[in-house]
Amino acid sequence: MLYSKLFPKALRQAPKDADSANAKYLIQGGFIHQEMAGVYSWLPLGLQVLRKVENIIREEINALGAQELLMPALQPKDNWLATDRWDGLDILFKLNSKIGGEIALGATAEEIITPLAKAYTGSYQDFPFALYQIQNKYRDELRAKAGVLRGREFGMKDLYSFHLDLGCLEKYYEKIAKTYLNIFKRCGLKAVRTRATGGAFSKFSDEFQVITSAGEDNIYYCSKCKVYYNNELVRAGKCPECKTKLGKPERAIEVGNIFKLKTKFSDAFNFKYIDKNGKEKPVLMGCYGIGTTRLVGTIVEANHDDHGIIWPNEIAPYKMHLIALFGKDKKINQKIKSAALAVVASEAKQSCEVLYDDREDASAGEKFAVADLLGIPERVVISEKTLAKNSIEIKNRKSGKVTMKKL
RNA sequence: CGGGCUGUAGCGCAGUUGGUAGCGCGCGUCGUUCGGGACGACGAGGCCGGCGGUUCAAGUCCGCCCAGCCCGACCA
Repeated sequence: MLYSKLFPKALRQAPKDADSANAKYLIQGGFIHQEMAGVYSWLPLGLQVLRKVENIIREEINALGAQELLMPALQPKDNWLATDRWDGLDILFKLNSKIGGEIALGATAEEIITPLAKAYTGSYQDFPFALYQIQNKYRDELRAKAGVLRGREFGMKDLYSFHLDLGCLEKYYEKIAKTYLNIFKRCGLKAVRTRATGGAFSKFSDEFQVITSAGEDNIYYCSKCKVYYNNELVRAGKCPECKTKLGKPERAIEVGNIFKLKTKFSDAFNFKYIDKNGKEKPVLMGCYGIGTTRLVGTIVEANHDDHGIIWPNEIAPYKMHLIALFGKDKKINQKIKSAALAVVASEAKQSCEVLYDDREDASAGEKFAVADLLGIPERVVISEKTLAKNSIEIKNRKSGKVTMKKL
């Protein structure tokens, strides 16, 4: 990709309203553009990052045998009435249709997937199975905040599993928990499994929290149980299970949450299977979410410095940020240009994605500042200086380490 | 949803006792620069968030509304 053609260019100044690191750098770098409170466009650079996150999730979830589908954001009111969430879920967006009636804008997808799964299954032989999608969700939050960390329209991977018995559900639940930790690790994050309230479904649910000062949740570690607990469970500074006195809380961002729904939704939609003996039994469900857009924001919160973003390798929009520094000697400039194009070509052969800052009118300082802001892991400079040594200069964004490499 | 703050050029901001709008960056042209956001000259760019009111006259005063940000509450 030629930087001269990239839409849009990085902003020189960060927007004033952006005070969280993710909003500041993602907007300034031209990754996202705010349209209204909690609603963002994902610009080409940002979409590259988002797609990488999504694809890591796809790889990991597909490996568990779940199948991807795509459900609508427009959802029938009746389904939400069936679960008492039409009036019960305060953040639900409700739309009026010109042909009459009301429609829910999907805040989540249990109301679609449960009747959908029911429509195509019946025998115990169909189970267990799992379906997921990566789709935008809509929640009418009273207060969107912190850039992409809490939006009203946001990306989410939502996975639903269907089981014959509790043991099978619990086994799958643990498999997902393990996979989640792996997903976050690949995203360059250290996430910790954290016990949280289970809502109406079970005693606990599990959250995946990334400890960072930008977090809006407080979590506590119980050194006796070796478990993190969400603030909402902790009463009077004591571990909710073993009652050990807990230390200071840590700020964390919730990037995933998994629930054993059990029969909460299958009951609402009368979703049953026929067992070996021809008897009807309720299907047990689990649901498992990862906020994809929030994950991108969290990665920025956890990986930046005063100059900009430091993308983890697997997430970076490009692997290499190539900078050509031109001087006034036209012959040398020509050499620099062809050397740069040769690097782009040879990297392409190894399917290494390069962002090439080919601008001839931008100063060295400007190009360096943009490179730091965009946070691509490897910065490569070709200039008169490096060509004199028949080399290129490679600087690691994270470590700052500079090395020379022969052309 | 309660409390606070803010809306003026693409971005960041100034605008005095009311007199019809300015700066920096960015953008365009030309020239000089060329390893950490270079410099000069000229130039383009405005529904001063919206509606209503007061006034000879409103970016400025008054009222209502809308939007954005922050704190809190909320977050199956």
